[in-house]
Amino acid sequence: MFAGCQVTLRELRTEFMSVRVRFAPSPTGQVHIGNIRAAIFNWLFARHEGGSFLLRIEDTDLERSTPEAIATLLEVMEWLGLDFDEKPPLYQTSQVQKHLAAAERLLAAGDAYRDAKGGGGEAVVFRIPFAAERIPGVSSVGTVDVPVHPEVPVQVSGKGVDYAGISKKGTPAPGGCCLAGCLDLQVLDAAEQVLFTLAGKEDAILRDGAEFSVPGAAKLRFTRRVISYHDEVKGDMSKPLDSMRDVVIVRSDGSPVFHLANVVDDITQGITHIIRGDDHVENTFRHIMLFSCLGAAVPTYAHLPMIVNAAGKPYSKRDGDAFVGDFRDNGFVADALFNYLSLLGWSPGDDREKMSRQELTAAFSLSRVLHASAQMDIQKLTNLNGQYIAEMPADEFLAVSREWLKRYPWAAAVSDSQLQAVGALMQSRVKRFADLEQWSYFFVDVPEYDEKVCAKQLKDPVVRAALQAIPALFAALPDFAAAGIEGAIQAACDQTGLAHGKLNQPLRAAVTGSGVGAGIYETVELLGRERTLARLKIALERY
RNA sequence: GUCUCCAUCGUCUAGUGGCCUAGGACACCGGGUUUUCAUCCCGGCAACAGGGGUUCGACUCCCCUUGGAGAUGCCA
Repeated sequence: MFAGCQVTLRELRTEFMSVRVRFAPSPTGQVHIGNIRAAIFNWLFARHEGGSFLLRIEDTDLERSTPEAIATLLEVMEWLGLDFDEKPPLYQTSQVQKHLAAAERLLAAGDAYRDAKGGGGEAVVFRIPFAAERIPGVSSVGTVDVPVHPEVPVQVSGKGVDYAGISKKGTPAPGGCCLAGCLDLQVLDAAEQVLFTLAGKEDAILRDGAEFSVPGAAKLRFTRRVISYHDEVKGDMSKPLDSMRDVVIVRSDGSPVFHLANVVDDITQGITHIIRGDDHVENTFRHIMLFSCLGAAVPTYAHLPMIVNAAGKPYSKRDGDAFVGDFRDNGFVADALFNYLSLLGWSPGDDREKMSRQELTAAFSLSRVLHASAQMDIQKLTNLNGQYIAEMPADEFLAVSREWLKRYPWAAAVSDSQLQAVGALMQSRVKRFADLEQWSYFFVDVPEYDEKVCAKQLKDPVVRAALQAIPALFAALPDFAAAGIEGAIQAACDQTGLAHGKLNQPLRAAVTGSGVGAGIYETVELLGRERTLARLKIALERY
């Protein structure tokens, strides 16, 4: 009677359990653009689903995980508006006992073993389960033959099967897999004679540590099993077990390895969806097994494509300009960066690009995330940033500007009214707040003169004559306002036979030192009569 | 080497077999508005990596090639 009512575990989960996602950075002092994009997608997904966005600080690298580094991380997240639920965040170092207990449990269940292969003491190694069928997603796909190089003996032990494959040149190429990868292994020679059969020897190998060395083999024959899962962005993914090896989960110094810590913490935090970078896809197969062996439900995975630099390579720690803090320090607006980053590897499906957080949240879906890596385009970001700045209410723009100007000594004494006047003239011209550096000519006594611009604009003798006429004309102005200033400048042109407007750029060069800026009449008004005349004098002497 | 992915203008992307003469955005190049610059408006340049299939029909599906990335750690 319930036919047609079947639901998968995943559907059940999305149906009845609220979504819980996490951002799990290791605090290294600087937050990488690729990392924060992962955080943004997690945040967007959680907010879209009405679920929880958790923060876990993977601070197990004691050398790099300083309090300052953690503070930087928190600060950057706050700046971008990535508010997380369930404070305080989970610090991974506080979970070590839990990680170790999990390793003990795996050991007790026979899903892990100790191995002294490296230096020091014994490490704990997770064994890809022999009875892999108990892991969701594992299936057999048929018998395969793997050629091996006859000069190198095939080694079979509890740690797996080691053999040499055959390279294109015919030389031995190192190969090997976990024991579970080739459950019913047979080792054959060139004449198809069976040299070794794994069946029946499992106990001896696993329990008693028996090891076998089979020389003269030509091929391995076994039933291939693959582990598959559905990735919310990449689709169906699978990997043969015989391409996997057992994985170290506790180092010989007793510290838990990433794979263990990560999975245990995800279980602890009740994570339902793991949304992370592409570079973790391979780990996923192993993590799924860990979840299962630890008796936990496997979460839903979604792997995001990477953000790459102009050379097409993933940003490395050396790409200094890819840190979130650097974007802030260059005058990018948090909302603009957030907006831009959300559009890297994702789009709403229509032509919208400038989107508010509400719009992004409403439109976000993992199924629209792209599969290919994306290259960051600073020019497009800058353009978007300019749009955000242009649309800022004037008082907000002034508040941010005021804050930004603190870094320039020449802006120390700027009054609110001055700032307001300059802001009104300049807001539409600002792409990044770093551009405010060019506002200095409004406030200093003598501007920095652009040699080329000034030399060019102040060369013509007629122009110079007209500029010489300006002081007297300005002096005659009853009030020093844009309209009157314009009239005076035109009068200077008339006196010297210059067409109206031809004096504007030379005057700009002389009083601002620059070739670009807001309207010159308004600029001169702002500068005031005295400063304008003083600069005019200096410029004419200098050029 | 092996494994896992990926591939549309320079860049970000739309495109789920006929709406594609492939759309939008940034950048770039023209033109207009403006006293310069910016804004704004109009226009232009520019892409389905290559080769095979499947199909009446392929950017879309399949295969191969090429190119790229990641993984293959007692890093995370």
